[in-house]
Amino acid sequence: MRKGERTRGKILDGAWRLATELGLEGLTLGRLADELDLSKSGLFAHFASKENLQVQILDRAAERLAEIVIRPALKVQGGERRLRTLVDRWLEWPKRARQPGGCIFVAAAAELDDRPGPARDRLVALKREGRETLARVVKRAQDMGELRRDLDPEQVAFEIMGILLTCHESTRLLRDPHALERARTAVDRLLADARARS
Amino acid sequence: MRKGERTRGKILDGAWRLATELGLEGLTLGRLADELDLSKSGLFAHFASKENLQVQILDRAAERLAEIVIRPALKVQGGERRLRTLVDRWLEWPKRARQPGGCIFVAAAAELDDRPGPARDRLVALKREGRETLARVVKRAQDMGELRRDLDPEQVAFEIMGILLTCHESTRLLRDPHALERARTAVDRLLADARARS
DNA sequence: AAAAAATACGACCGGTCGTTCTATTATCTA
DNA sequence: TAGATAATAGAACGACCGGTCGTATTTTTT
Repeated sequence: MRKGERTRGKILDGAWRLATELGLEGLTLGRLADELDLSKSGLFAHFASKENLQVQILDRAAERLAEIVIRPALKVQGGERRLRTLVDRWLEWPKRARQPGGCIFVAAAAELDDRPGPARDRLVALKREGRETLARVVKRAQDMGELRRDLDPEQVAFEIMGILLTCHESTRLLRDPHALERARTAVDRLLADARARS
Repeated sequence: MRKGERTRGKILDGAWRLATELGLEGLTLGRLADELDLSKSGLFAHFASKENLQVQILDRAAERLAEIVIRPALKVQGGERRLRTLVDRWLEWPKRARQPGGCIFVAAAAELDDRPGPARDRLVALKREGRETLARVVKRAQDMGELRRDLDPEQVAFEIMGILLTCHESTRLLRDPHALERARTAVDRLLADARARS
């Protein structure tokens, strides 16, 4: 009862880390068990199936994203400042959450976009949530009169996601050391354009 | 000699298509052989290793991208018009090239960013090429006086890649029917901002 | 038409995959 | 502390993995 919860947590953390490197599908139970000094069957007993493990990994990562990125940003007062904080933290989140293989949601998106199933469904739901959060923060800045009223918040969220994605690819695949800088420049430009002329 | 080349081409086409759905790693020789009505060993004989097959798939896809996206755009006169054509074609390229699982370069980027090897190296080279092409077309529009001189072409290329990526994710994962529209809006805004004030 | 070369096949290798079952050990509760 | 329960290990499963090899068949060249 108690011990089980603890090891289950450790398994999820290890699985999450490994899944950022190998993907949700590339992650294998044997390898994970080795890495955690557990038997494959002992590990497996905590999850009904590998598919279920994948879903739980996504949930665990989403919880951490909320802790590290979303909630701290939502504490910031001010419309544009809150948005900036949100995006900044989101840009840094692969590092802050110590995901050695980069953001798991990026990896999972490419992996699952053609594989129907519970894992894909959960990922889609989480991604939608993320975009809605972004859009809501944009809308709030609008309502506070800091951003132009004629903007479509969802369009802005769409474009911000683009910056996050290209930054991730530049960092992880191209190993571009200036990716974060470029991303911030892009955000600057986007916000400058979105700012209400006073 | 002659026949070998033909079947090798058919294998690559099938492998490319399948790899867009399953990933370069998820693609298996057995499944591919079944799909092509070939024996696994007969298929394998055309490639020294699976790794080599992956590299050749990437090359084949890059050739098609050049055919379908790059070269037609480079025929267009005018600075901004050429850039627009390039981006428009790039946005549509997963469909035009009949990649049932979406752009293979997007899938491969997430899959290979943590797997050193020849496939990763080739992918990085091709991605760099793509960005350079984008940047070059931007620079040309600058030199023609159509876009602002103080723009960094590589920064613009970085941001355009972001639009391509978020569009891809919106289409393939979120099944958003308005993704292409949103992407075009984003490009509009980016170009409006980049245009030289006359 | 015969010889040479290229191509494809089928059987098989050692390994690993996710999963199941049973047995044993550790933990928690009364 | 005894008994119930939860947690883990170990062995085994059928399926499939990438890859090898010898052989049969087809294609090309002579």
